[in-house]
Amino acid sequence: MAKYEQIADALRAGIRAGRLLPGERLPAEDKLAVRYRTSVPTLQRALSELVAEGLIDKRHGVGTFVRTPRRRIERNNDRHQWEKDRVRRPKAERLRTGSTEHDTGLEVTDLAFHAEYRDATADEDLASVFGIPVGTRLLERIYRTNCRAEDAPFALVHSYLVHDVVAANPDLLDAANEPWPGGTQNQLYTIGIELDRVTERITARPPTVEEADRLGLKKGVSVILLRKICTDTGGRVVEVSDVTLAADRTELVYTTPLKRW
Amino acid sequence: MAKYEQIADALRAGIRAGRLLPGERLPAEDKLAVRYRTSVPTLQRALSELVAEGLIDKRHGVGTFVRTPRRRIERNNDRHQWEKDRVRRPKAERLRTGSTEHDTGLEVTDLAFHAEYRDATADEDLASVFGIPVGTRLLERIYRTNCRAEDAPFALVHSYLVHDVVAANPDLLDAANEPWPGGTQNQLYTIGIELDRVTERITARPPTVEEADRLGLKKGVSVILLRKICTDTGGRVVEVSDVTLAADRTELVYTTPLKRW
DNA sequence: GAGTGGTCTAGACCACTGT
DNA sequence: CAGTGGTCTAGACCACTCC
Repeated sequence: MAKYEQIADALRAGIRAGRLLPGERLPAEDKLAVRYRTSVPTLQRALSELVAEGLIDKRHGVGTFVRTPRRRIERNNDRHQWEKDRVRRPKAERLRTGSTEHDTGLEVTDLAFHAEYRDATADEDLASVFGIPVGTRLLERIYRTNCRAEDAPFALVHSYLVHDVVAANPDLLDAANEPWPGGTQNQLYTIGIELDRVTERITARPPTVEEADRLGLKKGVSVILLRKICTDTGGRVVEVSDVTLAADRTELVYTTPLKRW
Repeated sequence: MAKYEQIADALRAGIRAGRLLPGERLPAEDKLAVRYRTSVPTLQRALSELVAEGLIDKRHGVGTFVRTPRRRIERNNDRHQWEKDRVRRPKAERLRTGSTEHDTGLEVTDLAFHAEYRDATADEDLASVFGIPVGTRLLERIYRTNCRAEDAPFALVHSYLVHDVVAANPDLLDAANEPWPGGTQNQLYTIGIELDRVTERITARPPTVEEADRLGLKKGVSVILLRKICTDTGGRVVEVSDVTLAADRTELVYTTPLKRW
């Protein structure tokens, strides 16, 4: 086995066994290099393995630390029914909370919100999900949700609607109306659409550089990709959202009820 | 910006723009080092960034290649109802398929299966999920599911049952009875347990070395961690499963039906 | 054996952080 | 300013794959 792997193993074992505690600082690289009788670049290679695994963080000019696990925010699938129930409530009530607060238990005032609307056209992928021709005009909405206490958003959302469908209510075409009290389901309600079901497709991978940047991800953190597909009571796909989530801050929860015997 | 980052950016841009196609081989490292007027270690550093992002694969003695995306297997949450419906079917029918086939569209004969039973005790985590005292005796069952055509399993499963509950049917304590026709829900049925709902908690992270090893993961592939919690009609948690999935081969699909207005 | 990536060195110099 | 990590070099030698 390579020397850098042996060193990585030794340090990893120390972390797992609790000999190195979360938040604890490791000795400086040159000290570790001496201890393990190797050169600094080789020792750095060992550390970079642990960084990629998400076990340690390096802070330039400061030191290397055992990573502290982050608190995860739950995103529960009962949010969809909750959102639907809320759609026909009085506006004052809808104003009070959004579904992010429902999920996170945070207050409205803890959250910052940003929305941007764009004209787009359906590529092959979106066209097949919506069941529309490639090139169909879409409304693309880009959201970010921030926790005010934190620097980085915990979700990046690209939501797509068929432009000609939502144009029935011009208010829906204007980003200035965001955040819309009651969310997307309420927006759809204003044009007579009722949702029948929400399908979510989930996968994960390492972040791209852009994602790492925008979500403020350290090395060794994955992203969860969630595609949410909303189907109305007529069986038509009315909204598709691509959500990028920081995996170290998110836990998705799905409850599947079963019919009784 | 660091030189290795510039080189990584240039190569990444080439891959994204399709100038470098999936499966295509990159020039040798020494050639690339010359092209980018840098040393081999620096060029390697650039490549290692792309490896960590899952964009390229290095094959020792062969070359460096643009990674080809893998086909993902869907794991749909209707599997739970499907499994429940099957529980009370005749054994001959239950024998024919398992839920993995239901998900993947593969035949029984394409799948290899391994199960191992162990005695275990509830740690704090499991105890709180089951709602039992720490130290309670559990039956731990370890499964792997392989596609015969492939070398590596696509799922590692650790399933936990309360020992004294399942001991009512001694057949359930013996790994030799695996694979059990009709799966866990049928096993529970033999001791009078009917499931009411299945809750799944999902997150993701880079694999540990052991996980990468057992799932045959290349660098730059994440794992999805899924904890499945089965609750019976009495509101008691009867099974907890921790599933580790290769994120490049898996897509989880959840459909949440909504009540009509 | 030719060509590829894998590992390692010893040292230089830079950039950042906190005192 | 001292101490930390970040980058880069030029080259050596090893290990693997394929012809």
